Amino acid sequence: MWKTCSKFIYPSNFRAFKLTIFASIMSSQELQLKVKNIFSAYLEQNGHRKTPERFAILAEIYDHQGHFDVESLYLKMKNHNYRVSRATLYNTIELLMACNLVRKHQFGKNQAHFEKSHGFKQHDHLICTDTGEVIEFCDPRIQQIKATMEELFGVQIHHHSLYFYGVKKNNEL
Amino acid sequence: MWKTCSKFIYPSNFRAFKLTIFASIMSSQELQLKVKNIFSAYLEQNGHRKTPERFAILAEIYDHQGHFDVESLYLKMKNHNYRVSRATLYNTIELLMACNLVRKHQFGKNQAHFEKSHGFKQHDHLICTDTGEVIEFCDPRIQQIKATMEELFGVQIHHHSLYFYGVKKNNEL
DNA sequence: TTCATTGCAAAGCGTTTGCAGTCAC
DNA sequence: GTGACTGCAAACGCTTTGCAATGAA
Repeated sequence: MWKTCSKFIYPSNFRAFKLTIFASIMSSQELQLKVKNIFSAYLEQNGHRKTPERFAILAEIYDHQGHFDVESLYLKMKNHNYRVSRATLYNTIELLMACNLVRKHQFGKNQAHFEKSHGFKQHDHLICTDTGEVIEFCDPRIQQIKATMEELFGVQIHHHSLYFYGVKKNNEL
Repeated sequence: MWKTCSKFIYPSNFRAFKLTIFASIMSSQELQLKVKNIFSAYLEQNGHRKTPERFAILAEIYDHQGHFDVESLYLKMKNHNYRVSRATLYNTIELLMACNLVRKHQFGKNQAHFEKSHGFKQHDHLICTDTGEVIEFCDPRIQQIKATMEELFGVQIHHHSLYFYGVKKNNEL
């Protein structure tokens, strides 16, 4: 289910730990089917209609790699000869966020970015401010910080977002 | 210089550490003078003019507690009988961000939020999604994650943003 | 004097809304 | 058949831009 790329890290000020970068290795077809069923069940349970537009948008999103914004999704569907209005895109993305199939990001701009989120572990982002390149990573220590905050402030944290912004030092990246 | 509120934390899965929440105890007057000098030097070094509007905006921002958006700053200045245009506010905030006197946030909405950042340690945010309440905290472990990312990907990280979104469990908050 | 900066209003742009027509149920 | 959903276009709200007037250097 997961392709992992792991590396033992020995920071000077912290005990060694394994950093793992995750990627899904479910087949695209498997994933498409799975999320379709999840969405279908969600719509049913919440009394929403199962329109062809909604499933077409879901399929298009899960066909896409990486982040996207509404405009590019709109154009992509248009190019694939599937006509949907922007209004329906926003509406459907809203539903997809409600059932955790899509996640929203605001990378400091006014345009929202989205990414598919099922079958992909919660991860965070390192953004290169020179090139706009985005690296995804998953550091287990963030869960520890989260646990501490929950204990300390008596809250239940349902999600988080962590972004690092930086520049490449050489051409190592 | 710093008022700190510290607490030893013993999470089950992590060695004990001290969590500290910081607050500045510089007098408002001291701080106003200090940031004015910083801004003044920045403008001079970069060939920008020292207009009264720019200093009035800086003063207004540093007079304000917590986060603000452009519209509320505009209204606040209007109420204080200082006329500035929104265009000048945006322009000046841009300059203030360039010299690290103001920091920008996007709390998942399309409206940018800002906060003064000099004299205040880098901190992160816990946002209550019920009430919109914002708690600031400073967990040292985030610096360790940052250091790891820098090592691992050969980048120099100049800033980060971390938000936790959650709900209160009781009325403990 | 000169040209960066300002205020104002218009334009831009992503997103939301209103509404008549459509189609899932 | 009914009303939730869709497409379209207009409205919205935050931000940026164009431009004539202003004033810092």
